[in-house]
Amino acid sequence: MSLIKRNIALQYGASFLSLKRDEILFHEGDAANFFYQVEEGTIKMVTYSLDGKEFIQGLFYQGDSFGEPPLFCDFPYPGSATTLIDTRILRIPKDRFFALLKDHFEIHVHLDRILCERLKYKNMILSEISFYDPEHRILSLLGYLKSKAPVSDQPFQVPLTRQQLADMSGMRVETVIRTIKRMEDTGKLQLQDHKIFL
Amino acid sequence: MSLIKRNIALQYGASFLSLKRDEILFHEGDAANFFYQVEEGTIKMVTYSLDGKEFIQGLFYQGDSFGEPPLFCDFPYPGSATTLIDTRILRIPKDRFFALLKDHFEIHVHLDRILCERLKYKNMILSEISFYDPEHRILSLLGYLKSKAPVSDQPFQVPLTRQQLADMSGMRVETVIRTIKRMEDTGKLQLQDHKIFL
DNA sequence: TTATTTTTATGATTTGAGTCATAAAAGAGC
DNA sequence: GCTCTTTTATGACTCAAATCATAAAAATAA
Repeated sequence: MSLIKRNIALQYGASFLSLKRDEILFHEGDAANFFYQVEEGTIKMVTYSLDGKEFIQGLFYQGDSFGEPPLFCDFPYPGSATTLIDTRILRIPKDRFFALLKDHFEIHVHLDRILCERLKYKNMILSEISFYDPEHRILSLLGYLKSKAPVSDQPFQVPLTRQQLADMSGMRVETVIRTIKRMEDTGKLQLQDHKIFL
Repeated sequence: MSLIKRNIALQYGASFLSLKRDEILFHEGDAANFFYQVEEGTIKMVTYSLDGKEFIQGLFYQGDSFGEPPLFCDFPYPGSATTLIDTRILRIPKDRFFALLKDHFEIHVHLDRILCERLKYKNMILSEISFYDPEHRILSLLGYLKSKAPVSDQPFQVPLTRQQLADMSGMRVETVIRTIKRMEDTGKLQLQDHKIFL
């Protein structure tokens, strides 16, 4: 369920944006003027290294909000947001968003919960990257992705490419490919025409 | 300045804890029942790997709050908190803390700012670990530490051991020691009887 | 003070992920 | 359908940080 419901959002000046696949919503360094929430589609938040490598700081799906930190703090966007598929965004101007928080304590607390979940995810990735080998890292990342997906008795199909898994866990794509192959051999996951299931 | 001032904290049932050096405040896996703020001293939040290696998720000094995520979310402490020196802690019971937030919108927003700053720090460390070499990583970490310290025209003395720098940036202590030596040679920092200045 | 622990230091060696090259398979666009 | 691009795949090689060993220096405790 989303942080801010449609009817409440509209009371506070929400508007909608439709973006095509691979469109950029904002760049690293831009000033933040809106609260954003995914109506439909997928948003990728990334930072780039000096030589152009990509690190995926987060993926945001239907109902997820994103890009809040620069609304609260005195810094510009620390990463760029682009769409992975055609995406519809709900946005609320910054000052109206704060009015909304002031009027709705339960939404404000829900936002805190979202920020704290995100912190927990970061801590998990950081621990993984600094402690463990590629297999452990990938297992933890896939486990996290599965835990976020709706519960199902069907095997969970990982909706990410190996490049994206690499960019989320600080490894190279070749390492991810090789490790996933080995994990299939040892039964830690299943492959069906190159798609990953667990 | 601290998130919650003493007189307001006392209105909401705050109490104080005095801990000696190297005492444990809570363990990974414990349930969270209090909001915590450092009155005086230093708290180290760490996670451990299966084979006992330590990752420092954060250091908290006078006025800093810490350990909030499990108050908002449905999970236990993801790390352990110990004192680095003799430390006095202010704590507020969970339910009273939420009452305080409800009554004080400006404190609630300030807390969001703290959480967002922490997210930004995590994103920085993640980018550094996955993109850059030891020298770049150490420079970024030291720059961050300096930026948090009170402004001064004196050179900033890094208040951490090389082991701690290693545990915050995902490297081994030998790598940090060697890299810092090389950085002194190239003038990127100064050493005075093994203490780091910049 | 002395003893013990922690921190800093340095060399030798290992290792496993990164890099580079190349190609097959799958997917997207026309 | 066919073409072009992206994704997956694999082998050969490199190299920088981890590991291991050992010791000096500094900090802390007794």
